[in-house]
Amino acid sequence: MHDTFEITDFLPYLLNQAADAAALEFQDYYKSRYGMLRTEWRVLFHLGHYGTMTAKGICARARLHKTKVSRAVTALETKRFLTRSALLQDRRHENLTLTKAGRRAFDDLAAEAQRFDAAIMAPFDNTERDTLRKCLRQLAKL
Amino acid sequence: MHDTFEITDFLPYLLNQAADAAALEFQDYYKSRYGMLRTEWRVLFHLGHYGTMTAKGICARARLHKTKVSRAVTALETKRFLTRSALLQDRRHENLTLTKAGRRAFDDLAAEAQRFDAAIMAPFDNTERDTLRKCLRQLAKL
DNA sequence: GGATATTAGTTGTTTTTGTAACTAACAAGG
DNA sequence: CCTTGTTAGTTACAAAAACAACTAATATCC
Repeated sequence: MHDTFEITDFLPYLLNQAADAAALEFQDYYKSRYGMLRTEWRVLFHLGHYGTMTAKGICARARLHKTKVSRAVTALETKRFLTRSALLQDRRHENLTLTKAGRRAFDDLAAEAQRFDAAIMAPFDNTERDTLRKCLRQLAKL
Repeated sequence: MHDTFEITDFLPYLLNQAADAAALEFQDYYKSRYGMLRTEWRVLFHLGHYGTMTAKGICARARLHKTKVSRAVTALETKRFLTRSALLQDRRHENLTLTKAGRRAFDDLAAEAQRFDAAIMAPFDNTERDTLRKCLRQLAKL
């Protein structure tokens, strides 16, 4: 057990290689079609999936730093993909909501994501897929 | 199948979350002890594992861009963790070799990596571990 | 109700990447 | 040899990320 440790099997290394490879390919979609950065796609995807929410909520769910979210929100607003509305009860909070155009972009990218996911999962059987997702979800909680 | 696609199960997203979480924690080791950046640790780890090799070789194996490797090599040289030696046959190539100090750092970090790997793999059984590594290795090839 | 602390979000500054252009060494065809 | 092409690696500049300091709104405690 001690002697069989191969540094090339080091999990953070493997995870990083796999994540880079997967992200690189998918990035072409949102980059070329909508000129989005990764954080923008991430924010769009959270708003599309969970519905209207605040920047703080996105930070918590996406595990992104507030400055990254702030800048992504500004960029998405400039692209007219979302609108802000301050809450009456507490004007520090702003609810972020996708516009029609933002929703269309989300629907398009979500469909593309589904195709892409199916393509990269193709080499694996159902048991492997379940195990893979389960392990990744667990690791993400660290 | 169509209707059950959950965007939060999107593999690039899960991979990225898991990779970030894993990298973040391990990074404390090489950052605080040796002031290394991630690319530097990656280069050190390749030299420690495969022995003397050229920058080009590291690029190929680590799937890193040559500019990143070039800068990491300079940084590791400044820390006196490696030495360069141009090849007589072709002076464009430089063989990179760890110094004693570089080897010590590698040994230390490799041991730490092994402990860390065991810790994050602890929640999984052997079958899951094998599946996880196998899938990640496959995905990294994309 | 007014000083103090918190919270949501932004802006500014420094590091780190990514991209592209460059240098130096070699190879090959004429 | 001497142009043209290729390869290994570096450097310069632009894009993006990380980190810290800031503003504005609200909550709290006396």
